[in-house]
Amino acid sequence: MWKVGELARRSGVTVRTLHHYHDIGLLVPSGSTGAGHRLYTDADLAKLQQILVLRQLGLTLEQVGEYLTRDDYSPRAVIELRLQQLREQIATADRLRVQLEGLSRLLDRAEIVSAEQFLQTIEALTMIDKYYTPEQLANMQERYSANIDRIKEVEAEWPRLMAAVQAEMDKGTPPTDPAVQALAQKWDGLVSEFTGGDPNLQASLKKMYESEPTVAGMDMGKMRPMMEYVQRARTGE
Amino acid sequence: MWKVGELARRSGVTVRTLHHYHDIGLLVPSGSTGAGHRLYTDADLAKLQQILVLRQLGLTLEQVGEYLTRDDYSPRAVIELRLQQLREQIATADRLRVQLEGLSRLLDRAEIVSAEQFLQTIEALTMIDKYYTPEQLANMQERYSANIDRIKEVEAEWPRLMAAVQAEMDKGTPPTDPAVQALAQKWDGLVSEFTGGDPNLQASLKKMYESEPTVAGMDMGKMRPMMEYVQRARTGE
DNA sequence: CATACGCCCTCACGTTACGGGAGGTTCAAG
DNA sequence: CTTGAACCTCCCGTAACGTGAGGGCGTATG
Repeated sequence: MWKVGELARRSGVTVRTLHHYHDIGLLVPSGSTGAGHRLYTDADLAKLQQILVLRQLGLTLEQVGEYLTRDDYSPRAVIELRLQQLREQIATADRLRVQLEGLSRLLDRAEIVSAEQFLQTIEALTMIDKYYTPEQLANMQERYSANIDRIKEVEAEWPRLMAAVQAEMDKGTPPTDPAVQALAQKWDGLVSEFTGGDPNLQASLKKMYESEPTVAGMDMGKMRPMMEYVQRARTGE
Repeated sequence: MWKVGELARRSGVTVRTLHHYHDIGLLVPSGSTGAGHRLYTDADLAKLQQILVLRQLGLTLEQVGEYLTRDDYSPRAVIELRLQQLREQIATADRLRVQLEGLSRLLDRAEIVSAEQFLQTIEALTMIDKYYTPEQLANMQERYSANIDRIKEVEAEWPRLMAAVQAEMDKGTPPTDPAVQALAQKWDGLVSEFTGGDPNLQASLKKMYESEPTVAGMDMGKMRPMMEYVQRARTGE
Protein backbone atom coordinates (compact mmCIF):
# COMPACT_ATOMS: atom_id res chain seq x y z
CA MET A 1 0.00 0.00 0.00
CA TRP A 2 1.48 3.37 -1.01
CA LYS A 3 0.59 6.90 -0.18
CA VAL A 4 0.17 9.39 -2.98
CA GLY A 5 3.73 10.71 -2.82
CA GLU A 6 5.29 7.27 -3.07
CA LEU A 7 3.10 6.34 -5.98
CA ALA A 8 3.89 9.59 -7.73
CA ARG A 9 7.62 8.93 -7.42
CA ARG A 10 7.32 5.31 -8.57
CA SER A 11 5.30 6.20 -11.60
CA GLY A 12 6.79 9.53 -12.60
CA VAL A 13 3.60 11.57 -12.36
CA THR A 14 2.78 14.39 -9.96
CA VAL A 15 0.70 14.23 -6.83
CA ARG A 16 -1.59 16.74 -8.48
CA THR A 17 -2.12 14.35 -11.38
CA LEU A 18 -3.13 11.59 -8.99
CA HIS A 19 -5.52 13.94 -7.22
CA HIS A 20 -6.98 14.86 -10.58
CA TYR A 21 -7.40 11.24 -11.67
CA HIS A 22 -9.13 10.53 -8.35
CA ASP A 23 -11.39 13.55 -8.71
CA ILE A 24 -12.56 12.47 -12.16
CA GLY A 25 -12.91 8.83 -11.12
CA LEU A 26 -10.26 7.55 -13.46
CA LEU A 27 -7.98 6.09 -10.78
CA VAL A 28 -9.61 5.83 -7.40
CA PRO A 29 -7.34 4.70 -4.54
CA SER A 30 -8.24 1.32 -3.07
CA GLY A 31 -8.20 2.68 0.46
CA SER A 32 -7.40 5.57 2.77
CA THR A 33 -6.12 6.16 6.26
CA GLY A 34 -8.29 7.35 9.06
CA ALA A 35 -6.96 10.83 8.40
CA GLY A 36 -8.04 10.69 4.78
CA HIS A 37 -4.67 10.01 3.19
CA ARG A 38 -5.00 8.03 -0.02
CA LEU A 39 -3.70 4.43 -0.07
CA TYR A 40 -2.85 2.76 -3.40
CA THR A 41 -2.29 -0.98 -4.06
CA ASP A 42 -0.24 -2.92 -6.58
CA ALA A 43 -3.32 -3.18 -8.75
CA ASP A 44 -3.72 0.59 -8.61
CA LEU A 45 -0.12 0.96 -9.78
CA ALA A 46 -0.72 -1.44 -12.65
CA LYS A 47 -3.82 0.48 -13.67
CA LEU A 48 -1.90 3.73 -13.53
CA GLN A 49 0.72 2.32 -15.86
CA GLN A 50 -2.02 1.43 -18.31
CA ILE A 51 -3.46 4.91 -18.06
CA LEU A 52 -0.08 6.46 -18.75
CA VAL A 53 0.46 4.25 -21.76
CA LEU A 54 -2.85 5.26 -23.28
CA ARG A 55 -2.19 8.91 -22.48
CA GLN A 56 1.10 8.63 -24.29
CA LEU A 57 -0.79 7.37 -27.30
CA GLY A 58 -2.66 10.64 -27.25
CA LEU A 59 -6.01 9.55 -25.91
CA THR A 60 -7.96 12.02 -23.79
CA LEU A 61 -8.63 11.08 -20.21
CA GLU A 62 -12.24 10.46 -21.12
CA GLN A 63 -11.20 8.06 -23.86
CA VAL A 64 -8.77 6.34 -21.48
CA GLY A 65 -11.58 5.81 -19.03
CA GLU A 66 -13.80 4.35 -21.71
CA TYR A 67 -11.23 1.92 -22.99
CA LEU A 68 -10.38 0.72 -19.51
CA THR A 69 -13.98 -0.03 -18.64
CA ARG A 70 -15.73 -1.27 -21.72
CA ASP A 71 -16.07 -4.95 -22.61
CA ASP A 72 -16.24 -4.61 -26.38
CA TYR A 73 -12.69 -3.36 -26.43
CA SER A 74 -11.23 -2.64 -29.84
CA PRO A 75 -7.47 -2.15 -30.11
CA ARG A 76 -7.86 -1.64 -33.83
CA ALA A 77 -10.23 1.27 -33.36
CA VAL A 78 -7.81 2.99 -31.01
CA ILE A 79 -4.89 2.63 -33.34
CA GLU A 80 -6.67 3.59 -36.53
CA LEU A 81 -8.20 6.64 -34.92
CA ARG A 82 -4.87 7.81 -33.68
CA LEU A 83 -3.09 7.04 -36.93
CA GLN A 84 -5.62 9.12 -38.82
CA GLN A 85 -5.22 12.01 -36.43
CA LEU A 86 -1.44 11.79 -36.60
CA ARG A 87 -1.37 11.67 -40.37
CA GLU A 88 -3.59 14.75 -40.60
CA GLN A 89 -1.56 16.54 -38.00
CA ILE A 90 1.69 15.73 -39.77
CA ALA A 91 0.31 16.79 -43.16
CA THR A 92 -0.94 20.11 -41.83
CA ALA A 93 2.28 20.88 -40.01
CA ASP A 94 4.28 19.86 -43.04
CA ARG A 95 2.38 22.17 -45.34
CA LEU A 96 3.00 25.08 -43.01
CA ARG A 97 6.65 24.08 -42.70
CA VAL A 98 7.06 24.12 -46.47
CA GLN A 99 5.44 27.56 -46.62
CA LEU A 100 7.69 28.93 -43.94
CA GLU A 101 10.80 27.49 -45.54
CA GLY A 102 9.87 29.22 -48.79
CA LEU A 103 9.37 32.43 -46.86
CA SER A 104 12.72 31.89 -45.19
CA ARG A 105 14.36 31.75 -48.62
CA LEU A 106 12.71 35.06 -49.50
CA LEU A 107 14.24 36.53 -46.37
CA ASP A 108 17.62 35.17 -47.40
CA ARG A 109 17.36 37.13 -50.63
CA ALA A 110 16.71 40.28 -48.56
CA GLU A 111 13.60 41.07 -50.55
CA ILE A 112 11.74 41.90 -47.38
CA VAL A 113 12.85 44.79 -45.23
CA SER A 114 9.87 45.86 -43.18
CA ALA A 115 7.24 44.41 -40.94
CA GLU A 116 4.56 45.57 -43.37
CA GLN A 117 6.16 43.77 -46.30
CA PHE A 118 6.61 40.70 -44.18
CA LEU A 119 2.98 40.49 -43.25
CA GLN A 120 1.82 41.19 -46.82
CA THR A 121 4.08 38.50 -48.14
CA ILE A 122 2.76 35.96 -45.67
CA GLU A 123 -0.75 37.00 -46.51
CA ALA A 124 -0.06 36.65 -50.22
CA LEU A 125 1.50 33.22 -49.77
CA THR A 126 -1.51 32.13 -47.72
CA MET A 127 -3.92 33.24 -50.41
CA ILE A 128 -1.88 31.78 -53.19
CA ASP A 129 -2.02 28.48 -51.36
CA LYS A 130 -5.78 28.86 -51.05
CA TYR A 131 -6.72 29.90 -54.57
CA TYR A 132 -4.14 28.50 -56.96
CA THR A 133 -3.35 24.89 -57.80
CA PRO A 134 0.24 23.64 -57.69
CA GLU A 135 0.22 23.40 -61.48
CA GLN A 136 -0.86 27.00 -61.84
CA LEU A 137 1.83 28.07 -59.41
CA ALA A 138 4.56 26.18 -61.26
CA ASN A 139 3.41 27.75 -64.53
CA MET A 140 3.45 31.23 -63.03
CA GLN A 141 6.84 30.81 -61.45
CA GLU A 142 8.31 29.63 -64.69
CA ARG A 143 7.03 32.66 -66.54
CA TYR A 144 8.11 35.12 -63.90
CA SER A 145 11.61 33.75 -63.58
CA ALA A 146 12.11 34.35 -67.28
CA ASN A 147 10.90 37.95 -67.18
CA ILE A 148 12.05 39.38 -63.90
CA ASP A 149 12.52 42.92 -65.22
CA ARG A 150 9.11 43.07 -66.81
CA ILE A 151 7.58 41.82 -63.58
CA LYS A 152 9.00 44.76 -61.73
CA GLU A 153 7.65 47.15 -64.36
CA VAL A 154 4.20 45.62 -64.04
CA GLU A 155 4.34 45.92 -60.30
CA ALA A 156 5.08 49.62 -60.67
CA GLU A 157 2.41 50.05 -63.32
CA TRP A 158 -0.58 48.80 -61.36
CA PRO A 159 -0.69 51.61 -58.81
CA ARG A 160 -0.45 54.16 -61.64
CA LEU A 161 -3.24 52.48 -63.59
CA MET A 162 -5.44 52.22 -60.56
CA ALA A 163 -4.85 55.86 -59.67
CA ALA A 164 -5.86 56.84 -63.22
CA VAL A 165 -9.03 54.77 -63.04
CA GLN A 166 -9.86 56.24 -59.68
CA ALA A 167 -9.37 59.76 -61.02
CA GLU A 168 -11.84 59.10 -63.86
CA MET A 169 -14.35 57.68 -61.39
CA ASP A 170 -13.96 60.69 -59.16
CA LYS A 171 -14.61 62.98 -62.13
CA GLY A 172 -17.74 60.99 -62.97
CA THR A 173 -16.44 60.11 -66.47
CA PRO A 174 -18.86 57.70 -68.19
CA PRO A 175 -17.33 54.26 -68.82
CA THR A 176 -18.02 54.72 -72.53
CA ASP A 177 -15.53 57.59 -72.71
CA PRO A 178 -12.53 56.74 -74.89
CA ALA A 179 -10.13 57.62 -72.08
CA VAL A 180 -11.75 55.09 -69.77
CA GLN A 181 -11.88 52.50 -72.54
CA ALA A 182 -8.15 52.94 -73.00
CA LEU A 183 -7.60 52.39 -69.29
CA ALA A 184 -9.76 49.27 -69.37
CA GLN A 185 -7.70 47.92 -72.28
CA LYS A 186 -4.54 48.56 -70.35
CA TRP A 187 -6.06 46.87 -67.27
CA ASP A 188 -6.86 43.78 -69.32
CA GLY A 189 -3.36 43.78 -70.74
CA LEU A 190 -1.78 43.70 -67.33
CA VAL A 191 -4.16 40.99 -66.11
CA SER A 192 -3.48 38.94 -69.22
CA GLU A 193 0.22 39.32 -68.65
CA PHE A 194 -0.25 38.01 -65.11
CA THR A 195 -2.35 35.03 -66.12
CA GLY A 196 -0.60 34.25 -69.39
CA GLY A 197 -4.05 34.11 -71.03
CA ASP A 198 -4.98 31.08 -68.97
CA PRO A 199 -8.72 31.19 -68.24
CA ASN A 200 -8.41 28.88 -65.24
CA LEU A 201 -5.83 31.17 -63.75
CA GLN A 202 -8.07 34.14 -64.45
CA ALA A 203 -10.94 32.40 -62.70
CA SER A 204 -8.77 31.72 -59.65
CA LEU A 205 -7.72 35.37 -59.58
CA LYS A 206 -11.32 36.55 -59.87
CA LYS A 207 -12.47 34.25 -57.11
CA MET A 208 -9.76 35.50 -54.81
CA TYR A 209 -10.63 39.16 -55.46
CA GLU A 210 -14.30 38.48 -54.86
CA SER A 211 -13.83 36.54 -51.65
CA GLU A 212 -11.12 38.28 -49.65
CA PRO A 213 -11.51 41.50 -47.70
CA THR A 214 -7.92 42.47 -48.50
CA VAL A 215 -5.44 41.22 -51.09
CA ALA A 216 -1.77 42.15 -50.91
CA GLY A 217 -2.59 44.98 -48.55
CA MET A 218 -5.29 46.41 -50.84
CA ASP A 219 -8.74 46.85 -49.40
CA MET A 220 -11.06 45.00 -51.78
CA GLY A 221 -13.93 47.10 -50.62
CA LYS A 222 -12.36 49.98 -52.54
CA MET A 223 -11.10 47.78 -55.35
CA ARG A 224 -14.40 46.25 -56.36
CA PRO A 225 -16.14 49.48 -57.51
CA MET A 226 -13.07 50.09 -59.67
CA MET A 227 -13.29 46.64 -61.20
CA GLU A 228 -17.00 47.15 -61.92
CA TYR A 229 -16.21 50.51 -63.57
CA VAL A 230 -13.62 48.86 -65.74
CA GLN A 231 -16.08 46.06 -66.56
CA ARG A 232 -18.66 48.59 -67.71
CA ALA A 233 -16.03 50.27 -69.89
CA ARG A 234 -15.23 46.84 -71.29
CA THR A 235 -18.86 46.10 -72.29
CA GLY A 236 -19.58 49.64 -73.43
CA GLU A 237 -22.45 50.38 -71.02
CA MET B 1 -16.78 52.54 -39.91
CA TRP B 2 -18.17 49.09 -39.21
CA LYS B 3 -19.92 47.58 -36.29
CA VAL B 4 -18.67 44.34 -34.83
CA GLY B 5 -21.02 42.11 -36.82
CA GLU B 6 -20.08 43.63 -40.16
CA LEU B 7 -16.39 43.34 -39.39
CA ALA B 8 -16.84 39.73 -38.30
CA ARG B 9 -18.52 38.87 -41.61
CA ARG B 10 -15.92 40.71 -43.68
CA SER B 11 -13.03 39.03 -41.96
CA GLY B 12 -14.39 35.58 -41.26
CA VAL B 13 -14.00 35.66 -37.50
CA THR B 14 -16.71 35.58 -34.83
CA VAL B 15 -18.10 38.48 -32.87
CA ARG B 16 -16.90 36.69 -29.76
CA THR B 17 -13.35 36.70 -31.17
CA LEU B 18 -13.51 40.45 -31.72
CA HIS B 19 -14.80 40.94 -28.20
CA HIS B 20 -11.92 38.85 -26.92
CA TYR B 21 -9.31 40.76 -28.91
CA HIS B 22 -10.75 43.99 -27.54
CA ASP B 23 -10.74 42.63 -23.99
CA ILE B 24 -7.06 41.72 -24.17
CA GLY B 25 -6.13 44.93 -25.95
CA LEU B 26 -4.99 43.24 -29.12
CA LEU B 27 -7.47 44.98 -31.43
CA VAL B 28 -9.19 47.92 -29.84
CA PRO B 29 -11.96 49.53 -31.93
CA SER B 30 -11.18 53.06 -33.04
CA GLY B 31 -14.50 54.33 -31.80
CA SER B 32 -17.88 53.53 -30.35
CA THR B 33 -21.43 54.80 -30.50
CA GLY B 34 -23.06 56.65 -27.67
CA ALA B 35 -24.70 53.37 -26.75
CA GLY B 36 -21.34 51.62 -26.49
CA HIS B 37 -21.42 49.74 -29.80
CA ARG B 38 -17.94 49.16 -31.17
CA LEU B 39 -16.93 51.02 -34.35
CA TYR B 40 -14.05 49.73 -36.48
CA THR B 41 -12.17 51.60 -39.24
CA ASP B 42 -10.32 50.52 -42.38
CA ALA B 43 -7.12 50.56 -40.38
CA ASP B 44 -8.72 48.27 -37.78
CA LEU B 45 -9.66 45.86 -40.57
CA ALA B 46 -6.12 45.92 -41.92
CA LYS B 47 -4.74 45.25 -38.46
CA LEU B 48 -7.16 42.39 -38.00
CA GLN B 49 -5.94 40.84 -41.24
CA GLN B 50 -2.41 41.01 -39.94
CA ILE B 51 -3.45 39.41 -36.68
CA LEU B 52 -5.15 36.58 -38.51
CA VAL B 53 -2.12 35.99 -40.68
CA LEU B 54 0.15 35.72 -37.67
CA ARG B 55 -2.36 33.49 -35.91
CA GLN B 56 -2.34 31.23 -38.91
CA LEU B 57 1.41 30.99 -38.59
CA GLY B 58 0.82 29.57 -35.16
CA LEU B 59 1.81 32.49 -32.99
CA THR B 60 0.00 32.91 -29.66
CA LEU B 61 -2.06 36.03 -29.20
CA GLU B 62 0.58 37.35 -26.86
CA GLN B 63 3.26 36.87 -29.50
CA VAL B 64 1.03 38.51 -32.10
CA GLY B 65 0.65 41.53 -29.86
CA GLU B 66 4.39 41.75 -29.33
CA TYR B 67 5.25 41.57 -32.99
CA LEU B 68 2.67 44.18 -33.92
CA THR B 69 3.98 46.69 -31.39
CA ARG B 70 7.71 46.34 -31.21
CA ASP B 71 10.13 48.43 -33.27
CA ASP B 72 12.98 45.95 -33.47
CA TYR B 73 10.83 43.64 -35.53
CA SER B 74 12.52 40.48 -36.71
CA PRO B 75 10.78 38.43 -39.42
CA ARG B 76 13.62 35.95 -39.29
CA ALA B 77 13.12 35.28 -35.60
CA VAL B 78 9.42 34.55 -36.13
CA ILE B 79 10.03 32.16 -38.96
CA GLU B 80 12.94 30.31 -37.41
CA LEU B 81 11.11 29.87 -34.16
CA ARG B 82 8.09 28.47 -35.87
CA LEU B 83 10.12 26.26 -38.18
CA GLN B 84 11.90 24.75 -35.21
CA GLN B 85 8.64 24.10 -33.43
CA LEU B 86 7.11 22.57 -36.53
CA ARG B 87 10.06 20.31 -37.17
CA GLU B 88 9.98 19.03 -33.60
CA GLN B 89 6.26 18.58 -33.73
CA ILE B 90 6.47 16.68 -37.00
CA ALA B 91 9.31 14.47 -35.74
CA THR B 92 7.46 13.58 -32.55
CA ALA B 93 4.22 12.82 -34.35
CA ASP B 94 6.08 10.82 -36.96
CA ARG B 95 7.81 8.65 -34.37
CA LEU B 96 4.49 7.87 -32.76
CA ARG B 97 2.95 7.19 -36.17
CA VAL B 98 5.71 4.68 -36.96
CA GLN B 99 5.14 2.98 -33.61
CA LEU B 100 1.44 2.72 -34.15
CA GLU B 101 1.85 1.41 -37.68
CA GLY B 102 4.10 -1.32 -36.32
CA LEU B 103 1.48 -2.10 -33.72
CA SER B 104 -1.15 -2.13 -36.41
CA ARG B 105 0.83 -4.82 -38.23
CA LEU B 106 0.91 -6.87 -35.03
CA LEU B 107 -2.85 -6.59 -34.89
CA ASP B 108 -3.05 -7.73 -38.50
CA ARG B 109 -1.19 -10.89 -37.54
CA ALA B 110 -3.80 -11.48 -34.79
CA GLU B 111 -1.11 -11.85 -32.17
CA ILE B 112 -3.05 -9.67 -29.79
CA VAL B 113 -6.44 -10.83 -28.59
CA SER B 114 -7.11 -9.07 -25.33
CA ALA B 115 -7.08 -5.62 -23.84
CA GLU B 116 -4.43 -6.71 -21.39
CA GLN B 117 -2.11 -7.93 -24.13
CA PHE B 118 -2.73 -4.79 -26.09
CA LEU B 119 -1.71 -2.51 -23.26
CA GLN B 120 1.34 -4.63 -22.39
CA THR B 121 2.45 -4.60 -25.99
CA ILE B 122 2.15 -0.84 -26.21
CA GLU B 123 3.99 -0.53 -22.96
CA ALA B 124 6.75 -2.81 -24.21
CA LEU B 125 7.07 -0.89 -27.46
CA THR B 126 7.31 2.34 -25.52
CA MET B 127 10.06 1.05 -23.31
CA ILE B 128 11.91 -0.52 -26.16
CA ASP B 129 11.89 2.87 -27.85
CA LYS B 130 13.23 4.42 -24.67
CA TYR B 131 16.01 2.02 -23.78
CA TYR B 132 17.26 0.44 -26.97
CA THR B 133 19.03 1.99 -29.92
CA PRO B 134 17.81 1.33 -33.47
CA GLU B 135 20.89 -0.76 -34.08
CA GLN B 136 20.18 -2.93 -31.07
CA LEU B 137 16.60 -3.36 -32.18
CA ALA B 138 17.58 -4.38 -35.70
CA ASN B 139 20.04 -6.91 -34.26
CA MET B 140 17.41 -8.35 -31.93
CA GLN B 141 14.77 -8.58 -34.62
CA GLU B 142 17.14 -10.38 -36.93
CA ARG B 143 17.97 -12.98 -34.31
CA TYR B 144 14.38 -13.51 -33.27
CA SER B 145 13.06 -13.91 -36.79
CA ALA B 146 15.49 -16.76 -37.29
CA ASN B 147 14.54 -18.58 -34.10
CA ILE B 148 10.84 -18.08 -33.64
CA ASP B 149 10.26 -21.47 -31.98
CA ARG B 150 13.01 -21.06 -29.45
CA ILE B 151 11.70 -17.60 -28.60
CA LYS B 152 8.37 -19.08 -27.61
CA GLU B 153 10.13 -21.71 -25.45
CA VAL B 154 12.08 -19.00 -23.69
CA GLU B 155 8.94 -17.01 -23.11
CA ALA B 156 7.40 -20.06 -21.43
CA GLU B 157 10.56 -20.78 -19.46
CA TRP B 158 10.90 -17.44 -17.67
CA PRO B 159 7.81 -17.80 -15.48
CA ARG B 160 8.92 -21.31 -14.46
CA LEU B 161 12.43 -20.12 -13.62
CA MET B 162 11.14 -17.17 -11.68
CA ALA B 163 8.73 -19.37 -9.74
CA ALA B 164 11.61 -21.67 -8.82
CA VAL B 165 13.78 -18.77 -7.67
CA GLN B 166 10.90 -17.38 -5.64
CA ALA B 167 10.34 -20.78 -4.02
CA GLU B 168 14.01 -20.95 -2.89
CA MET B 169 13.78 -17.44 -1.53
CA ASP B 170 10.61 -18.27 0.36
CA LYS B 171 12.36 -21.34 1.87
CA GLY B 172 15.29 -19.13 2.96
CA THR B 173 17.79 -21.15 0.94
CA PRO B 174 21.22 -19.48 1.05
CA PRO B 175 22.39 -18.22 -2.34
CA THR B 176 25.45 -20.43 -2.03
CA ASP B 177 23.30 -23.56 -2.18
CA PRO B 178 24.00 -25.63 -5.33
CA ALA B 179 20.32 -25.59 -6.25
CA VAL B 180 20.25 -21.80 -6.27
CA GLN B 181 23.51 -21.64 -8.16
CA ALA B 182 21.99 -23.86 -10.84
CA LEU B 183 19.01 -21.52 -11.08
CA ALA B 184 21.34 -18.52 -11.40
CA GLN B 185 23.19 -20.24 -14.22
CA LYS B 186 19.95 -20.92 -15.98
CA TRP B 187 18.92 -17.29 -15.45
CA ASP B 188 22.14 -16.07 -17.01
CA GLY B 189 21.63 -18.45 -19.90
CA LEU B 190 18.25 -17.06 -20.70
CA VAL B 191 19.46 -13.47 -20.40
CA SER B 192 22.43 -14.22 -22.59
CA GLU B 193 20.12 -15.75 -25.14
CA PHE B 194 18.06 -12.56 -25.13
CA THR B 195 21.03 -10.26 -25.48
CA GLY B 196 23.11 -12.44 -27.76
CA GLY B 197 26.05 -11.83 -25.42
CA ASP B 198 26.07 -8.14 -26.33
CA PRO B 199 27.20 -6.15 -23.26
CA ASN B 200 25.61 -2.92 -24.54
CA LEU B 201 22.30 -4.68 -24.91
CA GLN B 202 22.69 -6.12 -21.44
CA ALA B 203 23.34 -2.64 -20.06
CA SER B 204 20.19 -1.30 -21.74
CA LEU B 205 18.18 -4.20 -20.27
CA LYS B 206 19.62 -3.59 -16.81
CA LYS B 207 18.88 0.11 -16.99
CA MET B 208 15.30 -0.56 -17.97
CA TYR B 209 14.76 -3.00 -15.11
CA GLU B 210 16.25 -0.59 -12.63
CA SER B 211 14.27 2.42 -13.76
CA GLU B 212 10.77 1.26 -14.53
CA PRO B 213 8.09 0.40 -11.96
CA THR B 214 6.67 -2.29 -14.24
CA VAL B 215 8.10 -4.08 -17.26
CA ALA B 216 5.87 -6.20 -19.49
CA GLY B 217 3.23 -6.35 -16.78
CA MET B 218 5.72 -7.47 -14.13
CA ASP B 219 6.00 -5.44 -10.97
CA MET B 220 9.69 -4.59 -10.67
CA GLY B 221 9.26 -4.06 -6.98
CA LYS B 222 8.91 -7.82 -6.67
CA MET B 223 11.43 -8.58 -9.37
CA ARG B 224 14.33 -6.71 -7.93
CA PRO B 225 14.77 -8.80 -4.73
CA MET B 226 14.83 -11.86 -6.98
CA MET B 227 17.51 -10.33 -9.18
CA GLU B 228 19.58 -9.49 -6.10
CA TYR B 229 19.19 -13.07 -4.83
CA VAL B 230 20.40 -14.40 -8.15
CA GLN B 231 23.27 -11.92 -8.12
CA ARG B 232 24.35 -13.18 -4.71
CA ALA B 233 24.21 -16.76 -5.99
CA ARG B 234 26.32 -15.67 -8.94
CA THR B 235 29.06 -14.17 -6.74
CA GLY B 236 28.89 -16.90 -4.14
CA GLU B 237 28.02 -14.72 -1.14
C1' DC C 1 4.70 17.18 26.15
C1' DA C 2 6.27 20.56 22.63
C1' DT C 3 8.53 21.42 18.44
C1' DA C 4 10.11 20.75 13.80
C1' DC C 5 9.78 18.91 9.44
C1' DG C 6 8.06 16.29 5.72
C1' DC C 7 3.97 14.70 3.77
C1' DC C 8 -0.74 14.85 3.34
C1' DC C 9 -5.53 17.11 2.72
C1' DT C 10 -9.15 20.33 0.26
C1' DC C 11 -10.08 24.50 -2.02
C1' DA C 12 -9.56 27.69 -5.57
C1' DC C 13 -7.57 30.40 -9.19
C1' DG C 14 -4.67 30.13 -13.16
C1' DT C 15 -3.23 28.55 -18.03
C1' DT C 16 -5.14 29.57 -23.87
C1' DA C 17 -8.45 31.20 -27.03
C1' DC C 18 -12.29 31.52 -27.38
C1' DG C 19 -17.84 29.15 -27.41
C1' DG C 20 -22.07 30.02 -25.81
C1' DG C 21 -25.89 31.28 -22.76
C1' DA C 22 -28.19 34.81 -19.72
C1' DG C 23 -30.28 39.03 -19.31
C1' DG C 24 -30.57 43.21 -20.82
C1' DT C 25 -30.15 47.70 -24.24
C1' DT C 26 -30.02 49.86 -28.88
C1' DC C 27 -31.33 50.61 -33.55
C1' DA C 28 -33.78 50.48 -37.77
C1' DA C 29 -37.80 49.21 -40.28
C1' DG C 30 -42.77 48.67 -40.57
C1' DC D 1 -45.35 52.41 -31.08
C1' DT D 2 -43.94 47.55 -31.95
C1' DT D 3 -40.90 44.13 -33.45
C1' DG D 4 -36.92 41.76 -34.53
C1' DA D 5 -32.13 41.91 -35.36
C1' DA D 6 -27.94 43.43 -33.59
C1' DC D 7 -25.56 44.97 -29.91
C1' DC D 8 -23.77 45.09 -24.88
C1' DT D 9 -21.50 42.94 -20.42
C1' DC D 10 -21.17 39.15 -17.46
C1' DC D 11 -20.04 34.55 -16.56
C1' DC D 12 -19.37 29.61 -16.84
C1' DG D 13 -17.46 26.19 -19.76
C1' DT D 14 -13.60 23.61 -22.41
C1' DA D 15 -8.73 19.80 -21.05
C1' DA D 16 -5.35 18.50 -18.00
C1' DC D 17 -3.36 19.71 -14.92
C1' DG D 18 0.18 23.68 -12.09
C1' DT D 19 0.45 26.23 -8.12
C1' DG D 20 -0.49 28.63 -3.92
C1' DA D 21 -3.22 29.09 0.46
C1' DG D 22 -4.28 27.37 4.78
C1' DG D 23 -4.58 23.81 7.37
C1' DG D 24 -4.03 18.63 9.43
C1' DC D 25 -1.23 14.21 10.16
C1' DG D 26 2.71 11.38 11.41
C1' DT D 27 7.23 10.71 13.05
C1' DA D 28 11.46 11.89 15.24
C1' DT D 29 13.84 14.58 18.62
C1' DG D 30 14.71 17.35 22.74
